[in-house]
Parts: sequence; structure tokens; C-alpha cells
Amino acid sequence: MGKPPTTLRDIARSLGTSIGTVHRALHDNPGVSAGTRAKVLETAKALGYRPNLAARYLSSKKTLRISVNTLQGTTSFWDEVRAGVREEAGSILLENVEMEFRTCPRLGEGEEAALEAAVREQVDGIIIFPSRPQSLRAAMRRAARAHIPLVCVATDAPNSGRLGIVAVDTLVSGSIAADLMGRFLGPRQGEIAITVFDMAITEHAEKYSAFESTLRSFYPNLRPLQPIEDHDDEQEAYEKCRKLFDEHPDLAGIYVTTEASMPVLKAAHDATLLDRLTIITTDLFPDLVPYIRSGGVVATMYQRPRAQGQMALRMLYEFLVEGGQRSNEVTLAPHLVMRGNLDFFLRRQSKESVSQSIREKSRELAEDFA
Amino acid sequence: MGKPPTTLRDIARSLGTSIGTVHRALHDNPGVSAGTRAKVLETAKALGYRPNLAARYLSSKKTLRISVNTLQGTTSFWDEVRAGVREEAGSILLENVEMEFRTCPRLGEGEEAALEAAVREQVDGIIIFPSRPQSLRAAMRRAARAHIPLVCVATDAPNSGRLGIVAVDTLVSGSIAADLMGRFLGPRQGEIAITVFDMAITEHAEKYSAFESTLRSFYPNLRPLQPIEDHDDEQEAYEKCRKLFDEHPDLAGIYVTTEASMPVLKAAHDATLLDRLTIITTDLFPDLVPYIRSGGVVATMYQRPRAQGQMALRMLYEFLVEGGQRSNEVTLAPHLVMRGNLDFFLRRQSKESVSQSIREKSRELAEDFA
DNA sequence: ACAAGTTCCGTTAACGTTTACGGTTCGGGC
DNA sequence: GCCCGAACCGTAAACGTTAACGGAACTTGT
Repeated sequence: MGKPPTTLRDIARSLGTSIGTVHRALHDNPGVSAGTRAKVLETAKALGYRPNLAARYLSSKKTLRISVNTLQGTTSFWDEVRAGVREEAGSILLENVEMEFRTCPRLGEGEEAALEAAVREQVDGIIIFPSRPQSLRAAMRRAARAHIPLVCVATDAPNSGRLGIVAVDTLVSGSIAADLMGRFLGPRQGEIAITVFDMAITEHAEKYSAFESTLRSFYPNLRPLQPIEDHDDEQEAYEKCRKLFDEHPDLAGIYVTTEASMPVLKAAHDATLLDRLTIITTDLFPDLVPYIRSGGVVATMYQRPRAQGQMALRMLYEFLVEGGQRSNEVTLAPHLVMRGNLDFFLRRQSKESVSQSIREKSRELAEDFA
Repeated sequence: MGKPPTTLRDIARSLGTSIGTVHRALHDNPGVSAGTRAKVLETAKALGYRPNLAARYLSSKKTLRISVNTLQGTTSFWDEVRAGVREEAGSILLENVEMEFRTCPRLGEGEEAALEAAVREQVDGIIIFPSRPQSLRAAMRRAARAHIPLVCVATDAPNSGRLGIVAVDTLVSGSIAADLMGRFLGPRQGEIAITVFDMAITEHAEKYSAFESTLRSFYPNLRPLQPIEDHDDEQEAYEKCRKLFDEHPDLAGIYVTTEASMPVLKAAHDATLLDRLTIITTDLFPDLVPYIRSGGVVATMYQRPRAQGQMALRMLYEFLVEGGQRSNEVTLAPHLVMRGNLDFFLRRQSKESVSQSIREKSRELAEDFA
């Protein structure tokens, strides 16, 4: 079965050379000729060499610095993401990660500067929310060229050289929202609206596309309208919704894919449509709770920010420490929250933060002694 | 900031003793007097000693043996659970776990023998599906007394001394099923049935309770019937359903909480009720797919077997290696699968198995050389 | 031709823990 | 008196990797 793994010494012995040379060859360090380097690489592969991470960490004791560049945010979404990152970092058994949080106050404000600061300070990896992917692309490319792996959360940045992406599965989200809308409304005719952040963002275009196509395939009685872009601007969202409500008197439902559900709800309320519309929202935060409880919001798609943070850190850490290419596109299925299970979700959230604080306490007390 | 962590040597120095003594004291090894042991423990706590896991593993090189006692199963559920366990084990960076799979052919058949075999062979930890908790309790207690930590998957075994439990959140599942049932059926009157495995199992009683109470609170037009117990027996499920359909002509919907949805569907088909009933099932497996696609099953609650396997192994490993008490009750929220997002879920499943095989390939090639 | 520098490579001391072995001291038994 | 075992404790060699140092051989400049 388990024959002992090959070590640096094995490689050295088999080549009649020394550990130091093998080490230098495997790490592209200077001080080794091209010929021997090639031979080392070859026999390393032949012997199936895999570095012993415990020994590596024990010897070098260098810690990985990871910058987490996210948003302050108006809801608790980003707090949860950061909590997930922290939690996952706390459960790494070799405690060789240091976290640096760089938080932008508002959408897109200073995110490029924050990224450049992280790159300048030579962090080992970056978790980033690219709120404006196209304007951040250049800076992300620079990071990639500096060999700093970069994982996107929540929103992808195509062609940016990023290592990976963690986000909610937009196709599942959009499609399930459409399915629910169709089933909730039953056979009756009507128009369905959808609000997105900006159709230029892949995720939002995909959500719309999945929503629209599912609706079209299975619920021909419901006609999807063109998406409304709110750009996360409360004023803009409110006004566009009022206009929408005026222009489409037979609107039956609306699917809010962004965090900005409050202005939509306010608009619906002001147009006295709150109880006539079937509203499906996104995410879960305190302001939304009463609407779900009262039925004004029939369902919300919880995007599991904590899980997103956890997965992002995990992906980055595994890359940094194992070097291998894991599956670098993680898409999470959303959780469905309705009034019946709302309390359970709120309980889960609070339990999680409690168990986390307990855990940190016990860390301080530090009673291992296994 | 980061002052260097305290080591065994630090403790020894501060007590004027030696590393060996400190080590023996911390591990309750013989050869150290009660007095010095107490002093060692005291100053270890005072200095905030935490063992360096990398050094520990490097030095001892002992691997943890973990037994996974599950079911063959009729659906792919348990295959997925095992895949999740394997996947998580593969991503442990210190590669110090060995897995032993003990799989029972049928429900409850030989599960006690399998557990005792694992205990006899002195494994370091066990992941188990206690299909009959009460008849397994004694054996589980023995395992606990032998200091073998034990994590339950899918079903809990109360008062068994188990370390932890990973399962789907039954309250969320039951409640969301009721909410969907209520919304799908709209204002019309009717009776709602629910099938469970056995009301003596906590999980199933909880699912029923959540289902029933949500239905009662929000949808008074729907009357929940007494639960049908199928004991995972296809014949029993079929016959009880036929009887149910005969006796309740105004049945509007049925929520199947067990894996045995096929006999229910067959019964509904044979009673020509398939298109008049609103059916919500549990889990996702090939035989179910055509029913979801055709709308015969309106929604299914996917219990995320792979995630359950992952979490179970993670919980056990963290306990074994860190010794600390983490949150030992993990409940996962189910994923909702409907015809619109069915393909995405099937795609996700296949992608996961693909990415896993890719990963194993790349492991073999073993090109670390970071 | 000799010093100085370069390039390549071997050696060795860490890192913190485990484990086996050797050494004290003490108390009894002959 | 001496020997023996038990109980306690110190020492040192591993584990596999990293990083620093030193040395040999070979090129260059004068």
C-alpha cells in the first residue's frame, strides 16, 4: 500500500547530487546549471515527488498575507462575506495566513487604489469584489503579472487574469425565480419585470437571460419585460420603478436581483401595488424581514455571502499552498427564504455568529493538549 | 503583533526542566510526577501554548484512520455522500488520513456489525449513518467509551455519545415545502399528505412538525393529514399511498420526505392522479428527472449529499487534529430544484465529478514545484 | 601569473515535535 | 553491603524542508 513518499533526499541520492541542489532546481533558484536542473525535474517527476507541506511550513515559517478588498455596503452582505473569510482563515490548521481587509466606502469608490495598494505591499493573494470589472481590469492584469493570485467574489471580471471566481449560480437563481413566479401566479396573464444592476455585468445579464428563458419556456402566460438597470442607486431604482408601474398597469410580478430591493418596495408601496404584485427579491437583511413576514415579498434568494467568503479564501489558500489548479469557478446554489422558514434562517445566522465568537474565545483559552 | 508562539522548549526553560518532561506531561504519558505535570499544565496555559501541528505531523507521521459506515442505497444519495467525504479528504494538505469504507447492502442490515468492526480495528474516527438509531445506540456508546469520535450523517442518534451530526435542516425543509405547497395551490381548499420514513426518527418528526405548523399558520385552506410511514419499503409506500388516494378524494398535494418517491409516483400514476396532485419530493436522482421535467413533480428538495459528506469529514478531522470543540451540529439548507433549473443542477453534478477526476489526475502527475 | 569574481554545488543548522534510549535517585529485598 | 526494579527525568536523533554559508572549479582583468 503506502510506500513512503519520495523526499528531496531520495531525488538527490538517485542523482548522486545533494539536497541543496535539488531544492534549488525545484524552485528555480539561482545557482544551478540548466542541465542539472532539467535532470532534477525529470527524476522528481519520475519518482512522483510531492513536497511535504508540514516540513516546508515548519522550516520556513513564512506566513501568507492575503488582502480582502470588498465593500462597506448598505446591507449586511459584505459583512457576512468578510465573516466567512475570517472563519475559514481561523480553521486553517497551519496558522500561516494573515488577513488584511481593505474596504471601500461606496460602490467603485477607491477600489482601484485599494487593489494597487495591495499589489504594492506585495501580498501573496487577493480576494476582491470587482464592482466595476472593466475599469479594474488593467489593475487586475498588473496583479496577475506580478504573480499575485486573485479571486473574485460575487462578480466576475473576465479577461483579467484572475485565478478564480466564487459567486452564486446566476443561471440557477434566475431560473428558479422564474419558476416560482410562474407557479405562484398560476394561469393568469400578466407582465413580469426584473431589475438588475447593469446588463454589462455578466452575472446580471445571465440572471436575466435565465429568468427570461425559463419564463418563456414554461409560462407563456407571463411576458417578461426588458430589464431595469438600477446601478445600485436608490433614487434611480425608485424612479424607474414608479415609471414602470405607471406604464404597465397589468404588471403581475417583479424579480429584484440586486441588493437594492428597498426602493423597489417603497415604490410599490407608494403606488399601492404592494399586495397586488408578486415580488421576489435577493439576499436577506434586516430591513427586508418585515416584508417577507407580511408576505409583501413572497420569497427571497439568499446568496449565502458567508459561504462565498469561505469558498474564496479556501480556493486562494489551496492554490497558494498546494500550487495546483483546483476547480477555480465555484458557483453556489442560492437558498430560498420564505415566510415559513424565515425564522429558521435568522436563527441560523445568529447561531453562526455566536458559535464563531465562542470559537474565538476558546482559541484564546487555548486548551489543546491533545 | 505576531510575537513568536511559545514552544515546548519555552515551557521547559521557564520551569527549569526538559522538553521530554513537558511533552510527557502534556500528553498524560507515564513517567512524570503529578506535581510536575500540574506545573507544566499551568505554565503551558499561562504562556498560551498551542502545539505546532506541522511539527507534530512531521515528527510522528502517524495517519488518522477514519471509517465511513454508510449504506449502499437505492438512489445515488450515498454514493454522493461518500464522494463528498473522499473529496474533502483529498483536499487535506497534510495527507494524514486514510479512509475505510464499510457499506451496508440494505437498510439496517449489518450496520451494528460494521460499527463494531471499525471499533475493533481501532480506527481514529467514524462517520456513520445510523439508520436505526435506537438499536445502534449501545454500540455507539461503546465506541464513545473507547474514545473514538463519531459523527452522524443524515440522521441523528440522540444520547449515543456521538461527537457531532451533519444533516439537512429539517425545519427549513419541512417549512419551505409547506410554503411552496401553499403558494402553488393558491386559495383552493384541500388536504395535504406527507410521507416520512418513521416518526420515531427525530428528523422525520421534525420535518412533519415544521410542515404541519407552517401549513397551519399561513394556509388554513389546506389541511395536513397524518403522516404516512413508509419505512423505506417500496411495497409499503405504494400500498399506503393507494389507500390514501382512495380515502381522500380531495387530496390536493403530497410531500414525500424520503428517498422512496418512486412508489408514491407510481401509485399516483396508477390512480390517475399524477396531474391533479401537487407533488414535492426529496433528493435528486436519475429516475426522478423525467417527473420533474414533465411537471409531475413540481419541486424537489435536494439534500446536498456531497456537502454532507464534506462537512462530516471536516468536522471529524478538525476534532482529531485540533482537539477543540467546534460547532458540532451542522445543518444544511436544502436546495430547491424545479424544472427550470433542473438542467443546471444536473450540469453541476456532472461538472463536480468531472472536476474531481481531473483533480485526481493532476494529483498523479504531481507537478507541485511551487 | 595572481587576485578577484562567477558559477555551481555540498554541507549544515535550524524549525517544533515525537520517540527511543540512557541516566539519575530512591526504596526494598537479599 | 550490593543488586534490582521502579519512578522520574534529560538527551538526542529523527521527520523533510529551507536558507545560509563555504568551497571548488573556472573565467576574467591586470
